[in-house]
Amino acid sequence: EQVLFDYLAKYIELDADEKQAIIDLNIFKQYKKGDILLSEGEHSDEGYFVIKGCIRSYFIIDGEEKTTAFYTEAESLEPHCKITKKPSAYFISCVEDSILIVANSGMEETIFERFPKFESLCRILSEELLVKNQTDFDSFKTSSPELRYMHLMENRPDLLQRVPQYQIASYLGITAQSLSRIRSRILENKA
Amino acid sequence: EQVLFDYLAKYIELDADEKQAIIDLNIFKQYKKGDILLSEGEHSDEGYFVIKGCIRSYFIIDGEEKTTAFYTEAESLEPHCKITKKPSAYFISCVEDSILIVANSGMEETIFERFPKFESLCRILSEELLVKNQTDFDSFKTSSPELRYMHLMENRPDLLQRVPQYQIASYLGITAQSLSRIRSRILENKA
DNA sequence: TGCTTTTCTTATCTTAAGTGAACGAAATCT
DNA sequence: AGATTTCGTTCACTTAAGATAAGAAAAGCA
Repeated sequence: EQVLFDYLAKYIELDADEKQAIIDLNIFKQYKKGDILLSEGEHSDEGYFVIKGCIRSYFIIDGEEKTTAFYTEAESLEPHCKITKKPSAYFISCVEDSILIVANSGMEETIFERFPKFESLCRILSEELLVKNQTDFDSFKTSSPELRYMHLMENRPDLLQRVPQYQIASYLGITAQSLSRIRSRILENKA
Repeated sequence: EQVLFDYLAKYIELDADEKQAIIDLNIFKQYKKGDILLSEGEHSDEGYFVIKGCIRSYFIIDGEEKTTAFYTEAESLEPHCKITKKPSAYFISCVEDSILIVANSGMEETIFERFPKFESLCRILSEELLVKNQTDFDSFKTSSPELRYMHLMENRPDLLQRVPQYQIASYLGITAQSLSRIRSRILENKA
């Protein structure tokens, strides 16, 4: 799909040869809402890039789902177990029907060897992701649950439409009941 | 210093030539406790690697310091403004007298060009840092303040000795008073 | 369409965090 | 050493989040 190349075009220029190499390698896969891509305890060396749809990572702690991240169009998820080679501590599943690119480490190395500039690209992407993640973490730490929710309304309003609220709640580090109260509090204050 | 090469040795092998190139480039700098390395609003393209000591990043929000991260021996800090080229949103200062390596983007590029494997190293380091940061974030989100403090006692007990408690408190996303209560609660329950 | 499951809200009660203030202890300065 | 600033604890009070339970609303399924 074009989504991938549009995304990459922001960082590097690809010639037809390089594009073809990616197309030859990558597998576009379709999943249904609720499909589980990775379970706790599993090993995997697959990474995901979302072409269309939404996936999330979550823990199950004391029998409760704790959602920690959402990934939507043109975002990528490298499971920790792919980097650390240890069993996964969490689950990954589809929030919606989704089309993903699924790539494993072997494919990456092939690409890195043939086109070294991909490694450079990956370093830059990785650094940017790190900055984004740290910024999000900083903001989380320095905000109350209510502010975190308002921040989410401003920055990722689409998520509030696409994702069940109990998943948003744990993403904000609170219970579903608390989020419901926060929402009604905000509505009151508007009126 | 040896700290740097010991650290790098975990990832790649360096020959004498490469080590010399680093020594020629890098500047070991000494700072005093309380010295400010970067202020909010400033531009900077310097990154820091801690040889000895401890530095922290913090925001000032409504006149209050909010510490978001600590960096001790063999940890490195790439300020966001170095990546994004925007003015810094936060401060960086020394918690203790410290010896740091201070490197700017120009030095990195020189090294990357001469020794491509450094770029590969940086990609790997960056990915590992990303995993670590995400893991910490996940743990933060899914824990109560009290659990977060106990987690810190287990994982970075040195910080509790080296760093004032009011800085630890905001690092845990709570007030100094709350942390004080948590500490006395834990002491009670032990007895 | 009617039934079932999932999701969201509301209510009550308990617990803990935020706020503002005061005080003592510790560290720093000269 | 004495003065001063910084840091940690405690207290009283307010506010909001967690827990548990129950019910309404919405979504999915037969």
